[in-house]
Amino acid sequence: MLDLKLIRENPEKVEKALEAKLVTLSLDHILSLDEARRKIIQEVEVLKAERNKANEEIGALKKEQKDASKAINQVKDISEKIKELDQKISEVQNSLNDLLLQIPNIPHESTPIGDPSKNKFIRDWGSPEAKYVSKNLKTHVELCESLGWVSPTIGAKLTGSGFLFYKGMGARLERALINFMLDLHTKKHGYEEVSPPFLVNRASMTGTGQLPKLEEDMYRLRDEDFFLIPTAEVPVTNAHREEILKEEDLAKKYVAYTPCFRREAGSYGKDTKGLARIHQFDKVELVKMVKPENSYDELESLLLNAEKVLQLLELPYRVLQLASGDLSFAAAKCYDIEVWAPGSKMWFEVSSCSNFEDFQARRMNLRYRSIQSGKPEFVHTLNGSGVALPRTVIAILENYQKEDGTIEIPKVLKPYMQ
RNA sequence: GGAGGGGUCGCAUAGUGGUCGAGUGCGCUCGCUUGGAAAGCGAGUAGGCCGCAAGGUCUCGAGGGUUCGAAUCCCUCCCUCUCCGCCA
Repeated sequence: MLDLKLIRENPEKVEKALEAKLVTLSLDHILSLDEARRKIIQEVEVLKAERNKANEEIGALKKEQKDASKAINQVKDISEKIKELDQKISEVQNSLNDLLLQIPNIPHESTPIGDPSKNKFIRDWGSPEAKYVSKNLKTHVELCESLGWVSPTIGAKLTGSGFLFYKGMGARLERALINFMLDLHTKKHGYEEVSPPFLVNRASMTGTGQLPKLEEDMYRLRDEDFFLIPTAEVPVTNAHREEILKEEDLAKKYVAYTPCFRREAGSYGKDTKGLARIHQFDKVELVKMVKPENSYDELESLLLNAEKVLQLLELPYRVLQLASGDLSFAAAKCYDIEVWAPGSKMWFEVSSCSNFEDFQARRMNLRYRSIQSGKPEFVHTLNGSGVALPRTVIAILENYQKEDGTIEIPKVLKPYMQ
């Protein structure tokens, strides 16, 4: 959620920033609602002050056992009017909130302006050559089939298309990757491991920004207003919703493994084969809550933490900074990490590392008490995959395939596969 | 799922229609005291909104209602505890 004060004071600036995010909307309605709200508040508060004073007098009269009926009658009218105005305020406030919740975050100044073609190359790592074969490289789809590690057919039978059934070494590899990543981030990078619910309520989904705009992308339960998490970002960031953290407890750094559930509505026909785009996948997620002045440094270190996973797996990757038009709803700045798959000859996004600044914190009223000012301030929240599993598996299969069609297990995973 | 008890200022509690945004204890902060500390004494110790400010206003789980007036009465929901049932 954007700061209403910012919108009030710099509407043109905000509109322009949103334009960069390829969102066109007018702030006029918001501004007029805001103005109306403040006007009514001022009006009603005068009346409330009057009423409070009158009530005090009535209380005093009653105590002295005197007749207060005259004063009571007088104050009745005021109360009536207050009720009316209060109702109006809550109507205006609700519309205002609804609108504010639908405005995306504004991009950081370093963000390239434009559509995804303007995404900026930051760096790459590793060699694009497969490690053990130089020709006739197979795609992960072919490899999955010949190896029998993953069965989309069984997944489809059990649930529907886009759900996978991992078998044998495939299932083993999944578990090994999860444990490897959790160990790396907890032991080497200083994150605290957490294990959240995979179902969350509407408030949580609103807090991180999935709702109200992206409801059709989420799986929702029929009998309760719960949603399957699309990412661990939702439960982990919301863990401190409505709290005032101590400054000395920042930065909070959490790592969580969860499955992620995405309807991928609107993406039919894209990457329908294999592991690239599925409705349920495993992911290890990094989440940080930090002081505003540190948040961009924390984003860089978060990115490095995620990159480290691919380096240790010896998988070639590149880092892009997303252009304004490619930024997600809540992000102010975002790096994507894409891993190279030499069989498919494609880059696959395995991590998005974002700084949301105070956008999510505002929505979930997540603050910290500043030692200097003694006042509560909004924290900055960040997250990034560290990393998403299925596409990492794609890269492992394609980079580590051997002539005989088997897969060499990356060194760093071997202890986890025994 | 059934029956009952609760949700008050960091924690523990008091408060059953008017001076209660709210007492007390603990904790914490500052000061006095001390060689230093403990004890003791004194002061302070939520957040939101409106306002240039002075100040005003709102919040006792959430939302609604009754009333001139609600922490206190009524309704709905959420959470929690105990017992019963079911169960990994």
